[in-house]
Amino acid sequence: MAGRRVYSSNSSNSNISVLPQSQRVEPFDPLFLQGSSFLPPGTRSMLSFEDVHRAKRSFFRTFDQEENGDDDDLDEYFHQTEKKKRRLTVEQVQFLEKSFEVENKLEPDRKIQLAKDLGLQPRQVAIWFQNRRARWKTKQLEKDYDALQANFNSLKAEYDDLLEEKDKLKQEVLQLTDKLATKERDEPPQQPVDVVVADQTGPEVVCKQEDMISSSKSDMFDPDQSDVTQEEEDNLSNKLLHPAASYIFPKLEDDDYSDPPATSSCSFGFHVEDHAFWSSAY
DNA sequence: TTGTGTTTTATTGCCTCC
DNA sequence: GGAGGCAATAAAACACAA
Repeated sequence: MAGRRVYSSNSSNSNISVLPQSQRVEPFDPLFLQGSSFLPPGTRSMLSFEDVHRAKRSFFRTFDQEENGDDDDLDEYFHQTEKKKRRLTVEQVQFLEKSFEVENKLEPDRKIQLAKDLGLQPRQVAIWFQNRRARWKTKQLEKDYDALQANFNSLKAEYDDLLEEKDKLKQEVLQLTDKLATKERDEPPQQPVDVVVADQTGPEVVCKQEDMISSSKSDMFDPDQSDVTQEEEDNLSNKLLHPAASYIFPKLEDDDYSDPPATSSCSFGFHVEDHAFWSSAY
């Protein structure tokens, strides 16, 4: 991007305040009265029909109704004119900027007053405000975009942290499950032990371990009649002895989160709300 | 000096509102 | 139907590097 342009305060079209009213260039003078020559030296040698047409339309839109003069005079003007853009002076722009800060819309009275104060055509003032509003809108959009971007980045960071935490917890659960399984295998309980599961807010839930086992095992496990090997039996026992692990984290391995079995005879300390949370969270 | 990118001023066409 | 607003665009003015 090129550096920001600096207006020249002594530019040729500086016709406000700096000069007394009598010496100021009339708004249309630079446009239409460039000396007596038809086309000043160093300018375009030809004006297309479209140029004239456009300039004419512009001219009519420029003047307020009461400012419009004789059409023949206008034609004369336009046969002698050249379209030339005039930059506003620093003073004019500052004045307009201040006015814009006060109110970015332009009522007719204000437009006329500003035009008078600045030695511009009302139409020029209107155009300046229009363009200024467009610039303001663009800047505003950029600001909004930046704000949204920042918001997104923050949420993304938060999300990433949660993912990381989830992975850690997942690993922890797997380790604990493994440890428990090993322990159970090495030291099988002499007598059935009640497993007490409780959380901080709800009543404790007591599950007989035999219940936990029997519900899954009863219809398939008969030591006398079984033809499964010892190894298979151990694996089966490990799985069946700790249904909690697979219930609480149903399918963590494949990240396919589903509801825990609501109909289980043992809820493992989860309240109804917990189930609801579970369902909604995934 | 010239080519190029940016900014500003102005035009055009369409839309809305009164 | 005219005035005024806006989006898109043209074109002049300008800055700056090569």
